[in-house]
This record gives sequence, structure tokens and C-alpha cells, in this order.
Amino acid sequence: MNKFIFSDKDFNLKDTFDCGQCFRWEETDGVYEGVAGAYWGRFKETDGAIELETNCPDKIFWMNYLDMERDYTDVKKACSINPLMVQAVEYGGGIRILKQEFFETLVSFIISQRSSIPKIKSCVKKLCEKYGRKIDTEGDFYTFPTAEDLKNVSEEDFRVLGVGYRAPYLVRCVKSVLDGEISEKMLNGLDTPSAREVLMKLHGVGDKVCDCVMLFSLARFDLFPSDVWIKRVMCEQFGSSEASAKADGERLFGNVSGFAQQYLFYYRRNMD
DNA sequence: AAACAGGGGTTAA
DNA sequence: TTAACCCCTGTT
Repeated sequence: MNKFIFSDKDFNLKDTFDCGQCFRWEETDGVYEGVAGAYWGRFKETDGAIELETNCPDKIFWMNYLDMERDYTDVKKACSINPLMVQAVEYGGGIRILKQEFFETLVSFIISQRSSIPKIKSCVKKLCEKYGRKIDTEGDFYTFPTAEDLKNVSEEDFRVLGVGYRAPYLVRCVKSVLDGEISEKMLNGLDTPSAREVLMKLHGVGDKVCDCVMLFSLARFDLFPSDVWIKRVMCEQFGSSEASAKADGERLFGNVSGFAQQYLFYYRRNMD
């Protein structure tokens, strides 16, 4: 087992793991335990630092996952375009946008549509336990299944996990990935509008899911995913219409759109 | 107790 | 532009 220490500057566990970007981390008494890629991890906040226990031998893996190379002080400054944003940035000041695996993010956000976070987490957990690989560590932790792992999973099999009408989307998604119609590498070679076009060809991937996948797994920070909460706050505070929320956000925030979206979403969602 | 609304959307008409 | 979609939870 390995131990790594991270600075808690612009980083805290609750903001990062509970801001809605990921579905595989569970909190118990302030300790967050979960899986990233092939590795298990357990995060704790100690005095002035974040401590991680993991079966992963190199810290670089987690540095990348936690977006540690980026200076969030600059990001926050760029997001703070008005008093509301100053408040939102203050509120979610410990958020880091995780660099998650492409296939996991794609599948998870297809499942997420018109669902609630506890429900999404439960589906994803079952999916991993049933089709993922057990991780060699203490406790019961599983990798997220690869497309290959899901090759022979039927619509009915998916339905048993509780994904409902999204089951056929998942079957087709797995097939598209296996057929090479879509891959992380291919998307990385495209500019944002072209990559969006490719992703949205997938059945069950619309505007919002597409933006989340690109923001959370492909580091496309120029996107501003617009869900009901973001539409709400954009209408209330920025004079947007529901239809214009996404475009307005991207125009206002440019290449920090994705960060601004997370601060705003997290803030607005916890304000009611 | 049973009915109902609504949840980080997308599709098809 | 609008209803229907699965399924779970919280509210009446």
C-alpha cells in the first residue's frame, strides 16, 4: 500500500467528489473511498493537506486524475466575472475537474440522463460489480468494465441493473466503441465542434451528455454543459433563456466555461 | 395505501 | 415544440 500527500490549496474532497462530476466515490465520516482507472483509493483530509492511500505505485497517476498541474487560482480569477460568480467560486473553492476515463464517463453519463445522483451511483456500482474486474486490494472494489467486457451484455442484462429505457442506448454505445466508430484517440484529434458532432451521433447522447463527457474525460474546458440547474441559474442571474443558457455560458466564460459551470452548478444546486 | 410528481435528457413525431 | 420513455424516491 502506498501513501501520497497533496496540497489542499484549491482542493477539498467534498467539493471535488460531491459536485456531481463523478459517481464512484463514497463518503464515510469525511473519508472518500473509490476507484479511478485500475486503482483503488482512500482520501482523508489531515491538517493542511490531503492524504491518499492507494494500491497505485505512482503519484503521477493521481496528479493527472486530480488535475494537479493546473493553477486553480488563475481559473477562479477568470471565472469571477461578477459578484455572483465570486460567491460561487468561493462556495466551491475546492473543486477540481477530474480527468476521468473516456468510456466510463460516456457510459455513466448516458445512464445519468433524467435520473438522480443516488440512483446513478447505484446503477454504476452494479455495473462494475457485475462486469468489471476485481481490484487487488482490501475490500470489494471493481474497475469500470471496458467495452470489451460488455461485448456480450444484452439490453435485458443492462435493464436488470435498473437503467430502464437507457438499456438500448448502452448496447449501441458498446457496439460503436468496439467497432471503432468512436474512440478517445479519434476525438482527441478533432477540434471541439467536430468531436461534438461525432459523439452526438451516438443514440442516447444529446447536448448535455455530450458536453459532460467532453468536459470530464477529454478536458474540453470550453464547454458549458446545460442541465436543469444551470438553465435555472442562467435564467435567474444572467438573463438567459433555457435555449440560450449553454451558448451564453460559453460566450461569457470562454476557455474556462467548464470550470465556471461546475462552480455555478454546485452553488445553485445547494442553495435551495 | 395508492396516486402522483419529479429527477444533472433524448428521441421521434 | 411536445409527449413518452424506465425506475426509484419522496410527498400527499
